[in-house]
Amino acid sequence: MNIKEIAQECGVSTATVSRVINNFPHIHKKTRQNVLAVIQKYNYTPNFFARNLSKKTVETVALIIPENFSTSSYYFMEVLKGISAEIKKTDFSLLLVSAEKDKIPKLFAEKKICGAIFLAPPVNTPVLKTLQKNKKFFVLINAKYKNSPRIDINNVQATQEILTHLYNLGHRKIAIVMGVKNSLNAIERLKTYKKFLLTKNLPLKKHWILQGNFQLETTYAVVKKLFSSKTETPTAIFAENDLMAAGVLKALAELKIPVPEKVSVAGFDNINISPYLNPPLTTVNQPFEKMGQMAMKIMLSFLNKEKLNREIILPHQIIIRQSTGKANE
Amino acid sequence: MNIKEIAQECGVSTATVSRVINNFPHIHKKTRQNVLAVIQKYNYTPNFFARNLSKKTVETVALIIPENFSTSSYYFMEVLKGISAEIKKTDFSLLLVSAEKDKIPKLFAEKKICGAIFLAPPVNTPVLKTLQKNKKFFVLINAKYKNSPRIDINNVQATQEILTHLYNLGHRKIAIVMGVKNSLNAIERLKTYKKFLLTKNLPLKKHWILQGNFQLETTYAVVKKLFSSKTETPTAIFAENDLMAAGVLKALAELKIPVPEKVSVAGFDNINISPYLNPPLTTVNQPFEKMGQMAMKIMLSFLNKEKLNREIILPHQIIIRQSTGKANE
DNA sequence: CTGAAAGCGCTTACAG
DNA sequence: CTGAAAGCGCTTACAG
Repeated sequence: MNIKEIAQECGVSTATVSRVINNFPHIHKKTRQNVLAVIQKYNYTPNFFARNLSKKTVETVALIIPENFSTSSYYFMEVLKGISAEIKKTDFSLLLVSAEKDKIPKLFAEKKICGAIFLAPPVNTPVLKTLQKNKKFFVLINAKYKNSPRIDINNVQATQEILTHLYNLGHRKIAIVMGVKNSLNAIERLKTYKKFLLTKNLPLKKHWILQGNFQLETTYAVVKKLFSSKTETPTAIFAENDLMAAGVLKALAELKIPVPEKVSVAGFDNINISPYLNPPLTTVNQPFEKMGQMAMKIMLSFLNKEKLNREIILPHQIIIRQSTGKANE
Repeated sequence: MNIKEIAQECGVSTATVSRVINNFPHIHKKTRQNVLAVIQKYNYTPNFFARNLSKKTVETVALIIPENFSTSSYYFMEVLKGISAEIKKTDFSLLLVSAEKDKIPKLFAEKKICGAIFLAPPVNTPVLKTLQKNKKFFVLINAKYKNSPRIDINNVQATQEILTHLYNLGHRKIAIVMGVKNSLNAIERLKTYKKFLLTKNLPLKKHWILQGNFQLETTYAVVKKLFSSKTETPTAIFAENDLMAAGVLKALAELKIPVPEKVSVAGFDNINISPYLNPPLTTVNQPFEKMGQMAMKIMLSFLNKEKLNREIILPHQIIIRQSTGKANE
């Protein structure tokens, strides 16, 4: 069924059918009702491609996920939930795209998408530069690129707060487990850690900066190695995300090092399993769902040519559970 | 830039440009090179809508996720990883759609998608019937609908095996934690559980069938209630997924009931955190990534009009860790 | 309030 | 090997 056949059946022109479909005013009530009835009868839906070709408007947004996105799935799911909730209210579609060389500019060039939401893209991704040059619209989550629209939390402040929590418990020997090196989050948190130790006049030891890649398994191995070695061990460990903190807990449990009696552990993200780890994890809550929602909102308001806030910083919360306690040294 | 302008610049017709783009044979080498060069020069990409309108072919597949998909995120992520890996090799796009009334038939009618992959749809979803009636193509993951193509594991056998594992350890009082009621997985696992108890002549108690909804939090509450009550308690608990098993472990830990000394706990799925729970979880491994991959493969082979296996049952593995042990009663 | 017709940017059967 | 032209199914400026 196409518009021509519908028009024929109704005894009107295709123009009229089109106008009914697109809710134009000034259509005779009878005509409208008649057309609507026939559309209903044949369960007709306008062809998406024909429509877009003549309208020259696209209503598809791409969600760009890092090439290797298995690391923190809860994070992704919650962001997606927020985006979906928002997109559901509209006629827009969501295209899921894994970040690959040149793919995104191509999607824009083909007119397949009208905007892109980047989920924590690595720093210095060349694609952002290309898009900005071509005046394509994108929103960043947990990232920053010049003055492009972005949704984030105050990463630096959150890191300071969780470190201060450890410090106030008496910890002076604090280690950190890093995420992947090209992640803005990882970089900022490490930087803040170094600055914090400096300010508080605490020892900054190279072997207390552990490389965990945001992964549970990697972290587990690295922590086990540290505590099995002859080097001095920290009394507190700050992991840059909860998944890694779970790896830390696992390693310490196997080494029979009690948490928090001997070593305190703190994470970042507050993912679904964090309250159920043993012991429950002290961490920083990020409003992931809200972040996805706001990203989509910004996207829509831009596409509707409304004014928009270029930068939205959402509130975080320090969640204190049982994995952190008084320092005993 | 459109095809007309490219043609002009090359001094050929649009037909020739189109043929070059679509890799037709029998084009003069010089012509082809020239056209390619101009395309390159202007970074031209054919308009997606115009192309599809005239070709009448769509290369977009929808991944349909249950309305509330926050329950088992690792599962979703891995499936998605498999699908992405496969789709990456092609020119297809992936549209992410949350299952809502009538939305999917509409996408087909609009010609927006040419196929759909359903991720664990609830049993008796009316949409499958509609699609089949309209001869639309879909693949099911972890579900079953008449003789539609599906990817799954042998759910019944896997459940039997994990229960047998508990039985062989001496457990005679086995409880189960159920997932959401309209999930095929949940239903099959419960059925198998009941049958197993019957066969082995074990007590089937109503209050040992716990409703957990595939969620950690719900399960935690339900288990805590059971073990705080005066009723007889089981020596083993089989949770229908790992997330719920984590909830069981959490509840038991708080009640100071040692696992596996007093109560053994087994799960299902083998998600990323399972080896890191306390104690590490005995469970059934599902090859999620492979399932996504196979689903996409079936989809592509169908769209290429190749023959295909209607049903692919992938192997599972029983993973024995420290959360299960000899029964002491 | 409605219609005839041009146009969106491609592809492809037909003709040469 | 290549071109002129019809056609895909819509929308919309123009005219009435």
